[in-house]
Formats: sequence, C-alpha cells, structure tokens
Amino acid sequence: MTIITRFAPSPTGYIHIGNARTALSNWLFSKSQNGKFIFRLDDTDVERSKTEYADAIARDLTWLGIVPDAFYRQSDRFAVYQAKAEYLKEHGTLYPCFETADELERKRKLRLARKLPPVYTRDALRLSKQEIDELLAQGKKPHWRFLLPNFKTDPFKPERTEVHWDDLVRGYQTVDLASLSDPVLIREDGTWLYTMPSVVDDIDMGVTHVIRGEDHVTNTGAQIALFRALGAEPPVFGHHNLLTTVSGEGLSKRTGALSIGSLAVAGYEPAAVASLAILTGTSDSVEAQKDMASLAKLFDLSHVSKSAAKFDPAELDLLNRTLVHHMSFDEVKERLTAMGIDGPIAKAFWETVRGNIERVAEAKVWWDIVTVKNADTDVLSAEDVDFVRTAFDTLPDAEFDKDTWKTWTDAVKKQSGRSGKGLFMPLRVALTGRSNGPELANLLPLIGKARTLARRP
RNA sequence: GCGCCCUUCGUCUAUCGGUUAGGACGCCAGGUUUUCAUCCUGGUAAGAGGGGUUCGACUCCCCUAGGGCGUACCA
Repeated sequence: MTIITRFAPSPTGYIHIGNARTALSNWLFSKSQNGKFIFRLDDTDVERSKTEYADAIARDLTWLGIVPDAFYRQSDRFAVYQAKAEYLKEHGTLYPCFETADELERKRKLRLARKLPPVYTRDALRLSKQEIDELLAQGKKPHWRFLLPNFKTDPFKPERTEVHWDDLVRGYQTVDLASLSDPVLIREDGTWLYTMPSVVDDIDMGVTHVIRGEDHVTNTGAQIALFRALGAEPPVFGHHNLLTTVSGEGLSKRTGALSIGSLAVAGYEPAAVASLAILTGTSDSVEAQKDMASLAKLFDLSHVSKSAAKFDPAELDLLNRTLVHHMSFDEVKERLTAMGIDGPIAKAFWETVRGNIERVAEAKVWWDIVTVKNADTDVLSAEDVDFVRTAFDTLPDAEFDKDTWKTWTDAVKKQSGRSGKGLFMPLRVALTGRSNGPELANLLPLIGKARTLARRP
C-alpha cells in the first residue's frame, strides 16, 4: 500500500514554525516510506481565504524543501461536497437547524451555568417535516449539522459512545461522542466548514495517514464518525504535540516573527528551520541536519513527546551556525555569486570565513573587508600605530601565500619583541578593522599584497 | 464549568519498580588556535507538592497545584 499524507492549511494567514512542523511531519513520513504527499488548500472560507496567503504558503513549502506530488484546492470541489451532503441527508445524518448564532450562544451559556457540558441539544431535530417546510417557505436559511452516532434509538438521549484509534504519537485514544456537539457542516449561506470537505477529500484522495497537531484530537473523534457515515474507513491518525513560545503561549498565525517567510528573509537555512521544527519536543537531540534525507532518517513519530514543547528562536541561530560552519563551497557557490562573491579566490575565501559567520549572508561583510574596505585603525593607540607601521615595512617581498603570515609575524616578533595578543591584535585591526575574525594566515593571501600595502596606517 | 492530555537539569528529553537518574543544547572551566570563532576534554544542573501500594517508586494508585488542548456557524 502506498502511503499518502497531506498538508492542508487554510490560506487565512502565513504559516509559522508550528505549521512547518505539521507539514514537515507529513512530508517526511511519506517520503521515508516511498509514499506520496499532497498539498491541499482548505480554502472553503471564501471570506478569509486570500490568494496572497496561498502563494506565501506554497513559497514557504518550497523554501523548506517540500515538493508536493499533487496539489488540490477545496474551492474547486464544492460540487463533490454537495453530492456527499445529499447522501448524508438521505441517510438522515445531516439535518437542518434554524437557530441563530445568538440563540445558540444563549443556550450554551445556560447549560454552562447549570454546570452541564455546553453541547447542542438537537432542538432542531424536534422540528416536523411540515415545520421545516414552513420555515423554508418563509425564506429562512438553515445551517446543517451532522448527527453524531452517540445514541441507541433516541437522539435526545445520547449515551457514552467511544471512538477509538491507535494514534501514531499518542497511542490508544478515546473520544466520547456524547460530549461533543453535532458539528455544523454547512453554513446558512451554503458555504462549507472545514470538517466535511476535509473528510471527503481525504477519502477521495486516498489519504492513508493524517498527521496534525494535538489541537485536532477531539475533531478526530467526530471526523472518524463522519468517515464511517460516508461509508469509508478512516485513515491512520497521528497528533503531534504543539509548540509554544518561550513564555508558553501557543503559536498563532499572528506570531509574525516566527513565520516561515520572515525566517527565510532573515537568512536562516531552511535545513536549520526544518531541523528545529521537527526535532524540538522529541527525544532526539536537536542537532542541525544538513538536508531532508538525514532528517528523514531521524524522523520517528514515536519519539514525539505528548506534552507541549517550548520553541526558542535563539536555538535557530545555534543550528544555523553549525550548518554554515560545515557548508561546502559548492553548496553556497550560487548564493555567493549572487552576492558578488566570485572569481579565483571565492572558494578559498569561503573556506576561510565560514567558521566565523552565523548566516551565509554575513560572508559579504568579510568579502568587503578582504576586497575593498580600507581598515579602520582609529581604535589603535598611537603606540600600536607606530608598531604596525614598522611591521608593514618588513612585509615580505614575494607574493603572499599561506606561509606569509607566519614568516612575517616571526620577523616582526623578533624585531619588536612583542608577542601574543600584543603582536597579533594590532596587525589584525590594521588589516581587517576588526578585533576578531578568521585566521589571518588564511586571510592574508586573500587580501593580497597590493591591498595589504594600501592598509598601512 | 466540563472533557482529554501533560508535569524529570535553564531548554528538549531518556528511564517502561532496584541506575552514581543518562544524553543533547546552553552555561562554566581547561586544552588547541601565540587573538576571536571553530574543534577537543571536563564540569554544572532535575524527578511540582502531599498521601498511599511495595522489601524498594521518577516509574503504579489517589488527592492537590500548575500547564496544554478542546468545549465555534475557526482550522
């Protein structure tokens, strides 16, 4: 059997690291088993769905390294849902309700005040065929609810009805359908809530495994009932834990700083983001994986914890740093070229500076230092300036190579009597304008003789 | 309010009745680099509280506290 998973966001906002966790989980799960991955836009909410968000989500997935095998849009499939709704109506499991939102809210509060679970009491089910027809004739528009199979013969006497599934993350799960309200499937205006289209699509698209956040656990109970009402076997479910901010708040689409798009703009490596999104809150060490293949190797839903995990953006810097430190020239060549880092010394340059930067873009700073910028020596004391001038006078005549630095500084040491920090720091500052950076032995030949001489204070 | 789930170093976690409670990240120290970073070595630091059960409890049970999620005509 081919594994088919899906990521089905609603395009009502930008996706964040928590959504990436879901998307990546589905992607890695299917890929690690030679399965397929579907990208589906759950855009039934016409009001709130925006093309801008849809485009951004697609872009973010691509950036993360996710390549869907198929793409669907729920707004293309309304006719299909309509047909399924008719099927449910014929079987008496989809019924019209005429309460207004206010009425429902009032009833809810009433039950709450009486310390009863605030579930819908199915009053609409008491309407006779004739009453319904009258209401319709008056031009009243109903919303439609799915009748949860939580009773033996009398829908007004729901009994404990357990739905079970073996969750990929959480083990054996139980949801009691009697504690749930009949979910509204269709609004008054005929638009769809996510519940049924999602189920219908999962059936039609052959989805075998649904991996989603823990916030869906209760939904899953109702949706399993819906799968069965539609004559289908439910897929396998897995509910991963949720990520929270450092202060413990849930991530929302409004947590802008953690949106995938903003992380991309900030110059983080997708592999760093993916590693953190997947590995946080699992029993695996949070170590940067350089690509999807190695992440897929680690990926195991049974390692995912059942409690919420704090997501610390600062960890991203750590992961990104290790990734950059070990990145080969070939891996970054194109990006360096785009920054203007090119030519015969580009490779040696990258291998020299990568250990001292956290993000690839920072290479540009060092490129400027090496190739253009004249060093700022203001910070040097008058005494150091004298020292540096004298040192520059003893620069070797030959063109610079990897041994030049040692030869030169050995000579300067002998002549000046300086050593250690006192010897190297002024020279570093004079050459680069900075008190730290890559090894000067490697940097010096890159700067070259001509540019070095031009930096004599 | 009710339902489900959760609670071990600062953080992410291992432990499935008997461990010096392990690892990773961070942090600190030492080494390497005659600087910084990298790298290597070492160290630091934890069972929410209270009751049981048991020869023995982080582990099982109950209570309390704290947290997450749900309880939508959001997804």
